[in-house]
Amino acid sequence: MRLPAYIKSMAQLSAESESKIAQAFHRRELQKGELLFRQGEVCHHIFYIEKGLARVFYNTESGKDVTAWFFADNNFFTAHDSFYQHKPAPNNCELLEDSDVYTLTYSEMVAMLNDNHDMAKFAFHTVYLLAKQQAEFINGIKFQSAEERYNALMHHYPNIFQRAKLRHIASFLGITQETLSRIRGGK
Amino acid sequence: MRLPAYIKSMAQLSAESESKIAQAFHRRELQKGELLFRQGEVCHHIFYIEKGLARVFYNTESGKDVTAWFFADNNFFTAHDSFYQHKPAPNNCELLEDSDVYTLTYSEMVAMLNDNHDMAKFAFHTVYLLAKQQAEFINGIKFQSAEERYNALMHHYPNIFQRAKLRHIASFLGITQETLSRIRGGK
DNA sequence: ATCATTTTTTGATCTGGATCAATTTTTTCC
DNA sequence: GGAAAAAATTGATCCAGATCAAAAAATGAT
Repeated sequence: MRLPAYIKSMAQLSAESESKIAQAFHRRELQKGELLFRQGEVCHHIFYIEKGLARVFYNTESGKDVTAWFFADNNFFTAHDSFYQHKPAPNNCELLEDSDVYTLTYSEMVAMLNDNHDMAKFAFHTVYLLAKQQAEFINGIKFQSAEERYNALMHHYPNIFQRAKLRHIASFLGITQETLSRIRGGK
Repeated sequence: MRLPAYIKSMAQLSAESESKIAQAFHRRELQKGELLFRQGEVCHHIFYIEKGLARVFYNTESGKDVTAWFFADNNFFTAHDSFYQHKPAPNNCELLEDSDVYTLTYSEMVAMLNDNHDMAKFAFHTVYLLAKQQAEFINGIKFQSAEERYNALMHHYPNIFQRAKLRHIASFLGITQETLSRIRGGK
């Protein structure tokens, strides 16, 4: 696997560390519908999705399926708290497309963390990027109307409707699918 | 300064790194009302608030003051994207109480990052904890009623009303102060 | 192609919480 | 301790968006 350019430049990894990290990951070609981790089970891998789309979601008490987050091409992700603390994951993660995914287990990661300073930087940047995106989302969701949320999503992810179901997108935005359908159709 | 126990155990720092990091921070006793960073300006410090309370907030186009986050005793925080990327911060941060704060500049941090593997682990854990809390918040806010959000906040931060203004708490929850007042008073 | 299932759209109704406005309570500070 | 300012409460109205229901469109399987 090749590390994406954005991680290389942000984490400022040495060429050696870069190839060490890149080679540690295991490539898998996975089918649409497969689950990468499950609510209630410990997630043992960190994932890099080279091409494809994953959806993190949970079920509320009332049985509603809510999308917590999408991860598309060239992103690192995991159920962070589960992965690093060996606790049950609060969410499921399913693939919405056939995807090229690379995985690294926790024990492989720890081994590298301990012998390689750059690996810690790499780990830092994977969570850092997530924290940043989440902060933007939180700033965006409060007091914004359904239409404003829709516009914001279309702005920085214009082709999401070609890749995910309307209902998945609606619950990601925290609105009902009927409302999203009406907004998209221009009322 | 003493590093809090939770960071020591999570990041598994050596005793030497621990004291190096702890000693790099500069203690300041700051007054209620002081701004730690400002919207539009680069934030040059990472902060550890030992005792006290800070509020991160922004102003919407319509002039509304919205609380993005609170940081209380024994927490590390900064405007991450601004601090690490030298970009203007999207938010302000003010102290809501007289506080004991420790600061470290970016250049001090980078110097340590480069010569100390453990410092990278430390940086990792500061963002990791934030990402985790943000993820919980995001899972919590979608489709939850004003009252459910209030109950969740009271559950894991029962004394917040003794320390922050009602309107700050309301905008943090994404509801108006009138609604929060009515909920608190039991309708 | 055709039928069945899934997904999306459209319609009608209802409600939680926003908004606007005016008191009341609490805090601040000469 | 009393006036002024700030914060919180209470009341009345209104609307964005939820909910319930059903039709239409898209997707998939045989």
